[in-house]
Amino acid sequence: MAEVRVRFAPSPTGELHVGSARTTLFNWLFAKHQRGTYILRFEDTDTERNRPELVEPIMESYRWLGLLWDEGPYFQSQRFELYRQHAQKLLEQGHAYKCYCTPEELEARRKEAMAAKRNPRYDRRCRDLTPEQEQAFIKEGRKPALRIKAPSTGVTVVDDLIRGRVEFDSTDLDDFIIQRGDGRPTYNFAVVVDDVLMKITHVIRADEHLNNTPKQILIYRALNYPLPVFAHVPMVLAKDRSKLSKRHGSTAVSEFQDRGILPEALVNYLARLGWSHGDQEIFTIDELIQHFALEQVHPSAAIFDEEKLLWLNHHYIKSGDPKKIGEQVRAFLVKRGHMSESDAQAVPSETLAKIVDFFKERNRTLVELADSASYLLKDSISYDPEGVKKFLTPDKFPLLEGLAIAFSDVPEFKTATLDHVARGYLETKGKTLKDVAQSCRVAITGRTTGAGLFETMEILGRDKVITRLRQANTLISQASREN
RNA sequence: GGUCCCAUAGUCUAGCGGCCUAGGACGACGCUCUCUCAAGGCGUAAACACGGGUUCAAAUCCCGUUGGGACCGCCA
Repeated sequence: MAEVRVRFAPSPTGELHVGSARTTLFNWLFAKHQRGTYILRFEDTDTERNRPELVEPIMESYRWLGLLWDEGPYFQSQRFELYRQHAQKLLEQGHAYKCYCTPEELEARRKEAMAAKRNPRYDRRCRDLTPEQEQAFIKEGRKPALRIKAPSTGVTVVDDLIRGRVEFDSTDLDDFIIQRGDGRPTYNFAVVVDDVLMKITHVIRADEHLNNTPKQILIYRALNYPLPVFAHVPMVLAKDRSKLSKRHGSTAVSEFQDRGILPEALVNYLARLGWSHGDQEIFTIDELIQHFALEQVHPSAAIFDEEKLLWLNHHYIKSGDPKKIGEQVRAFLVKRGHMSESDAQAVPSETLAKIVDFFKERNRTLVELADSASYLLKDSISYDPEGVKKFLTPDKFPLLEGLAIAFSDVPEFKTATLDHVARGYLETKGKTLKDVAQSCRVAITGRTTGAGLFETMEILGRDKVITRLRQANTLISQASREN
């Protein structure tokens, strides 16, 4: 069997949309599963999009996700000569013809047709021009575009791996343009020429292209090339079932990266969106490669569910290597404004790993982890005003002070010891841990939520704990003076 | 207006004619554990869009209706 070759062909927009990322993932998994080749190609025939700053972020997101390409990236903007040659061939063989209508004229006719609720199709008026008519147009200085001759009878069948057999009535096909007046190819033409030249065996792309497929098949036929296998994957929609766009929140892969999502979580989530393997939810990359099959892709559109993504992210934070995750937290310490670049670099990896291990049960993203880490690492902390108001009340003053004293001479500052000493002290006052735990927590962390109190103390260390317990007392007296 | 695609709980899905009084997961809710918040454990609610066929038998096959979506550019 011939080698499987697939490609993904994004338009350079400056960012990688999660929908594109998923389609790419399906291509990539299919290629890996088949031990084939995955090719990256940028569709930038539109010169507006032919800019490096629009391309690089996309490749960066691919690298982050681990979706590396085996070949490319190719740029259509560098292949215009190839398309011109093929268009010329079609012209010579009578599969295409010159059209002298101007874009303005066409636009006017299209609008008119739409207004009259007629089909906005090209009327083929240039298909059989006499030499005299053509000469007249040339004299006017019109630059001809090239149109393909579409058949007026029969059906075009798309055999789709996900949709099954889809029929299109050929009478609906337009004599669409394959080469613009300035010699640049149009999308549908460049795609086919490239797919042919790059020996693409399976075209796996978004659903929105299904309607383009009969047009492309027309070009394959005119060029006399065999068809690839087509597979149109369903779209990813927003909560309101419309196309997932900016107004729905995060859409770019880089935004998820910035929000502290792990690449393995996003990959796992995207893979499971529209595809399934029995009841399995968690997949390693190797498992995805092993089990992925286009036949198992669910044909209906799927809604992007952030909650489930977060759940998966949490899973990978809990089950991952704390040291590796800790290293990723380091960058967020700076991004979140908790510390300077150099201070963040100075934190030992062991400390970060310990912190990750400590908070992984309750933090779902790297951002949350970084925020948690900040109050353990920094000397000064900020206090949650609600927590202060509720728990740092004057009646707690003697207890916190008493604990500070009790803690100052424990032999070793360890969880079990602290627990024992604290409970012992509270008993002498006729109190329980419950009476003071939350006040203590606000005093030493500034927050009302967090990990185990004594574990937190152990990590903070004697100095910070005692200092903060006493600082809390000044907070209390300030508050009572204000009242 | 035309063409095409899609249709199981709020969401992702299993199901490919009998195993379905429809399974799993996220989310929601409740209980439990507990120094808080989580995590964990246990449990509850929640779906085959509708109408016709085909068949001994339909979530599963066919047709229609409704609803959603995509495309109809000298954009990609």
